[in-house]
Amino acid sequence: MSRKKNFDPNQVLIRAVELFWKKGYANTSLNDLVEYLGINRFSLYSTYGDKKSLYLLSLNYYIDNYSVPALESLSLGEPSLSALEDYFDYFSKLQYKQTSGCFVQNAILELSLTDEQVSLAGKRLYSLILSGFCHVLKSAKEHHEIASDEDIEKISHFLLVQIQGIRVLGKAKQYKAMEDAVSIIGQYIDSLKVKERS
Amino acid sequence: MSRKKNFDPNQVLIRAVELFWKKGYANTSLNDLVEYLGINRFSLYSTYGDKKSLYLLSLNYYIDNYSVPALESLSLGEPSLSALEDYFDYFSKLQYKQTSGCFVQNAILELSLTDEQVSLAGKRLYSLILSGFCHVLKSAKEHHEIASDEDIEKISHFLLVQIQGIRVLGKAKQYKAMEDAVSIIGQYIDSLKVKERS
DNA sequence: ATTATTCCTGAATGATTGTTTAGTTATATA
DNA sequence: TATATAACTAAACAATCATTCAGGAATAAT
Repeated sequence: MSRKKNFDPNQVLIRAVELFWKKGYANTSLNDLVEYLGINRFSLYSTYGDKKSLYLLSLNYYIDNYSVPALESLSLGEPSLSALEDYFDYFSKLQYKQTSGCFVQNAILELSLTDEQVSLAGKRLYSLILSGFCHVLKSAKEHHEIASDEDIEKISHFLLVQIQGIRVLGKAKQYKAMEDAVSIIGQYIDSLKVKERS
Repeated sequence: MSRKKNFDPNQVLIRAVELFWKKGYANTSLNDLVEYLGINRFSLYSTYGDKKSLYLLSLNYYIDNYSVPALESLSLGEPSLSALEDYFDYFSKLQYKQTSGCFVQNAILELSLTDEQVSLAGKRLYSLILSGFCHVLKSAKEHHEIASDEDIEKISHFLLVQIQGIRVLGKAKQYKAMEDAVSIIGQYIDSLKVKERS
């Protein structure tokens, strides 16, 4: 019936994620986008809407395709506490490669005061992360790896702060501080384990 | 010899801090600045240089006049561990009022990848914070409040991550998560104390 | 009072911003 | 093959961007 697009909207959206992630919203111009995405301005508007729409699409794509997969090992099956330690080790190593930090964190700091949609995306990611943490801790409690009176929600909140702090220091290239922190977080997680009777 | 300025450059700089802190660099236009500072465009340029110069002046003014005073109780005299707990309590409460988060953290996430001066300002603040933490821990060690084999630098790095994480969640209005984290940080600090013999 | 210096005002600069329009090209169906 | 539909291209839009200019006003020293 009609002409086909000469580009894959999904592939181009990934490029938009990369650019907004690296440069932020205000500092990414439409010229930047047109150049980096490799499509025409009009195609951009007709496919994704205006700049803010494309940004929000990118942000949510990031959550679904970058953040969520990293949480999988926490969310599936009946993980033990070591899954948590692995997750933090994974994250601290990730900071060396992902020099742009966390897209969602960048977005919250830049726009959450003025854009409700950004604020909502942030809340969505935090819920997903907390679910992952809670799932591990619940599983650990059921297997008597941690004490039955531990406050799972509270610990998860604490761990969420760790993730956010690590990503900030990663972006600031404070790698030593970051790794020292991860080491102590590991100690903390260990300290949750019930002592075996000898 | 010449005409006097009819504004106080220091007072106006404080206004610039407020605006850049709240809106970020890219999203603050010169029109915004002229309006909010209450001085003419030309006066702005002749007094502070261009937009980026004013931003950097604002950022460093913030460090010296907002961050440093908050660290005083950690840096003076021979503080005990309770000074650390007070500091974190103070910070968690601050998030309800300072809805713009930490100006330096905002700056790092927005500009550290492209602006060396911003990166340096970040490093300067982190050094100041770490000095404060180390000073408290060293004092606590000398008073045998904590064990002599505790790694003071490592603990300070861990605490720096806490501050960064708290400020992110504060800006995201995740107050419950933030306060739960502060509670566990308090437990952690307590756990450093050497047990009294009974 | 005169002069030299600096500041203030308001307009204008050219460049860049996000967005849209008009005209052309390609494709799927009839 | 003809037609309807939608995507393509390139140019243009008004608005806003950061920065600067020219001319008048105020101040301190002579």
